[in-house]
Amino acid sequence: MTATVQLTNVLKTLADPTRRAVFERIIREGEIAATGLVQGSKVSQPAVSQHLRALRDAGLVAERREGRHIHYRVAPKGLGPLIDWLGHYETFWAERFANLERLLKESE
Amino acid sequence: MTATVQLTNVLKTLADPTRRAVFERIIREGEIAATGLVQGSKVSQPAVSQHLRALRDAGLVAERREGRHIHYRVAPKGLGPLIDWLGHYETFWAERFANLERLLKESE
DNA sequence: CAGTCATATAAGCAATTGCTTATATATCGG
DNA sequence: CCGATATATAAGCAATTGCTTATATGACTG
Repeated sequence: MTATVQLTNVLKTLADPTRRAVFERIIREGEIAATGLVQGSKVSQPAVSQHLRALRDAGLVAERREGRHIHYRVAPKGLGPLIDWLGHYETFWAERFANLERLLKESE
Repeated sequence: MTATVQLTNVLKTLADPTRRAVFERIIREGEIAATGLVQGSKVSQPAVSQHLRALRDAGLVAERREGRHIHYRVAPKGLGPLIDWLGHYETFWAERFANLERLLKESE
C-alpha cells in the first residue's frame, strides 16, 4: 500500500467524530475491551465494532484476545503516515509562519 | 465553532486525495491562481472550485483577488486544530512508544 | 457595449458512509 | 451440551460526498 493511500486511510478514519472518540478513549484507558467501549458510547455495539474494525484496518489500534474479551490498545506506528506527512511539509510552514515543533509545545 | 468540529472539518477536508493534492500544490507553489490549479488536475474546473471552497471553509487556505484571478495560499493557522490535537495526546504517546518531536525530525 | 476569460453555482447522480436491527460466531461456566 | 456473554457480520437505509454538465456571475479588453 502506498504512503498516499495509508495517509488517506488514517485521515478518513480519524475524520469521523464518533470513531475518533473511540480512539481517544483507547488512548486514555491504555487498554480497554470492546465491552467497555460500548458502555458510555452513544452508538450501538455493532457500530462500535465497525469503528474498531476501521481503526484496526487503518493501523491505528492493535488487539489482544483474552477469552471472550478483545482488548484494544493504540498501535505505535498508526499515526506514522500523518506525522510523516506533517513533517514532510514542515520546512514550508517553518519558512512561512511557524515552526511545527514550537507549535506543538505551545499547544499545551 | 468548537475545537472538535474544527478538527473534524480539517480531517475531512484533507482526507480526500484529490483535494489534498490541491492543498499540497498550493503549499509547493506558495501562491497560485485557481486557473493554475485546474491545469494539471485530473478533475474539472468546477471540481477544483469546490475543493478550494472546502479548503477555505476549513481554514486551510486564504485567497487574494487580483482582477479576474484569485490567488490561493496556505492559511497559517489552518493546521492548528490538527497540530493541537496531536500535541494534546503527545504525552500519552511519549510514555508508551515514542516522542512526537523525535518522530517529526526522523521523518525527514 | 460585446466578447472573452476566470471563477462560482446549480442540479443531478453514482458511490460511500455510518447507523440501525437481526443474526451469526465464538468462548466460557455449569 | 446449554445458556449466557462478547464480538462480528449481514442487510437495509438515509445522509453525505465528489464528480459531472450546464449555466451564472464578475472582470477585463477592444
